[in-house]
Amino acid sequence: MTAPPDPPSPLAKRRRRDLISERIKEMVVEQGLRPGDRLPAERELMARFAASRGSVREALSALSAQGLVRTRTGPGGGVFLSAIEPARAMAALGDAFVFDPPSVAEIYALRIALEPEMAAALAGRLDAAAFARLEGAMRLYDAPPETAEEEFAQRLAELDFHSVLAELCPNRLLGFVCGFLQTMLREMALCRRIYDAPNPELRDTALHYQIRLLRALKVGDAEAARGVMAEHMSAAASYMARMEAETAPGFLRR
Amino acid sequence: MTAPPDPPSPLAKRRRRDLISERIKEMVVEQGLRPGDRLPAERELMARFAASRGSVREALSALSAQGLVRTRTGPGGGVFLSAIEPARAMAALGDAFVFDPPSVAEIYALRIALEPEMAAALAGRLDAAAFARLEGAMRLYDAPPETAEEEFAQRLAELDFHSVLAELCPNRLLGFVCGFLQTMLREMALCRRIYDAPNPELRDTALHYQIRLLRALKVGDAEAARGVMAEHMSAAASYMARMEAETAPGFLRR
DNA sequence: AGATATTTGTTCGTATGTATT
DNA sequence: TAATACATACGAACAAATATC
Repeated sequence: MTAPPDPPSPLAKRRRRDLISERIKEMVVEQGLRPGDRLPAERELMARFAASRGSVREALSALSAQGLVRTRTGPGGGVFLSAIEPARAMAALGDAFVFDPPSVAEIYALRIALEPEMAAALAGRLDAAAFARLEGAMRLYDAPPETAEEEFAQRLAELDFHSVLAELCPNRLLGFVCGFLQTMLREMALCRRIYDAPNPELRDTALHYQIRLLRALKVGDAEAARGVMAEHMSAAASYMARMEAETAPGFLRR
Repeated sequence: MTAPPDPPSPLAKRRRRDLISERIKEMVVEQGLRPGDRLPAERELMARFAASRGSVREALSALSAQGLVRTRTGPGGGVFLSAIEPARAMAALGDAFVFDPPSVAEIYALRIALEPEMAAALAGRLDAAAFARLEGAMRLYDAPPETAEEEFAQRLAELDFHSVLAELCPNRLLGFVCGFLQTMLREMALCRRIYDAPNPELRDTALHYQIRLLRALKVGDAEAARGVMAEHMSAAASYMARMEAETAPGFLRR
C-alpha cells in the first residue's frame, strides 16, 4: 500500500512546499513566536502537515533563504526563528529591481524627500557612542580629488557616512529605506562608473556639511539638521544628474 | 605539521544550497539573462555544480521563494527567470519587520515625505486609462460612517485609491515604497482594529481631496497636486496619531 | 576524552501528475 | 490517444554536526 502523494486538497494548483511554508508562518504569528524560539523538528512538521521530509525541507529552505529561520544540527538543535538582517532584506529587495533598475535620478527623488527627515529625526537623540561612530565614518578630504579613482573613493566614503546615519535612525523603517537607497547607489557606482572625472565643484558645497550636520544634531536643532541635509541632497542630486547626462546613456543600466 | 582545525576555505561554513543559489544568480547577471529566459535543466545544474538533485532543488526552491524563478512542468518546461512581482517583494519586506513592526506614526513619517512627491510626479503624466482606473478606485461617501465597520471599510478603500496612484507612479521605486507603506497600514488595520469609532472629522477635510487631486493631475499642475496630497497626508497622520493614542497601547503590536 | 544520541544535511532511487508533441 | 520530458513528491539511507553522559 503506497501513501497517496496527492491528498484531496481543494487548491491542487498550489505547490506543497508553498503551502507548508505558509502554514509555518501562520504558526509563528498565531503562537506569537519570537526570534530565537525553536520550531518543531522536521519529523514533527512531517507528521503535522502529512508531508514527506523533502517537502518539509523545501519549505524550511525557502524560509531559510528569506533569512527567517536558521538551523542548527545536533541534539538541542533544530530550526530557530531569526530576525531578518537589514542587509539581507536590502539585497533581496535589490533583486526585485534587477531587471528594471531605477535611474540615479529616481533614487535621488527619494533621498531628497527622506534623508532630511532622517536628519531631523536624529537631532538630539544620539549618545556619545553614536557620535563616535559618525566621526569615525566622517572623512574630510583636505585635497580635492585629483583622479577619477579618488573621486570615486570619496563618493563611496560619503555614502558610508550616510549609512551610519541610517543605522542610527530611531525610525527603523525610515533608516531601512535610506540605507537601501544608499546600497543601490553603491552598486550602481561600482557597475556604471558614474564618477568619471574628478569634480571639485560638489566638494566645495559639501566639504563641511558633515560638520555642520553633526553640530546641529548635537545641539538638537532638528530644523537646522533638516536644512543642512536638504541642501546637501539637492546639490548632490543635481551633480549626479549632470554626471548621468554625460555618461554614455543606456550603458549597462546596472 | 597538523592541519589547522579551521578549514582553509572561508566558505566552508556555508551551506550547499546557498552556494548553489549564489552561483545561479551570478550566472544570471554574467550571461545577462532576462525574465522569461530559461535556466539550464536540473540535470545540467547538477552536473555544473557537482551537486545532487536535492541540493539543486533546494537552491531553486530558495530562488523560487524569492519569486526570482518560476517553474513550468511539461516538455519545454523548466526553470524560467521571472521579474519579482511587487506584491511578493512587499510581502517579503514585511516579513523583515514582523518581529519589530514600525508604529503607525513611523509609517506616516514616510508617507508625508513621499506621497506628495508621488502626486507631483504623476501630474500631467496620466492617460485616459489611468484616470479611468483612478476614478474606479475613488469612493466618495455621501454619508459619514455610522459604524466602526463603515469607518474601517472607508479607510481601506482610501488606501486602495492611494495604491492605484502608487502603481501608476512613473518612478517605480517611489511607487513601490509608497505601495509598501500602504500594505503595512492595511495589515495593521486588520490586526489592530485601529479604527475603533466612526469619526466624521477627518472625512470633512478629506472628503473631496480625491477630486481636487485628480483635477490637479489632469491639468498637469504638479505643485497643486503636491499641495493637496501634503495637506491630506498631514491631516491623516494627526488623525492616526490620535487614534493610536486612544487605542490600548502595546496591544498586539501587529 | 570518548561514546552515544539527536537533529539537520546530503544523496539516491522511485513513483506520479501534467503539459507538450 | 500515446509517448515523452519535466517537475513534484515520497521514502530510505547515510553523513555531518553537536549536544550530553
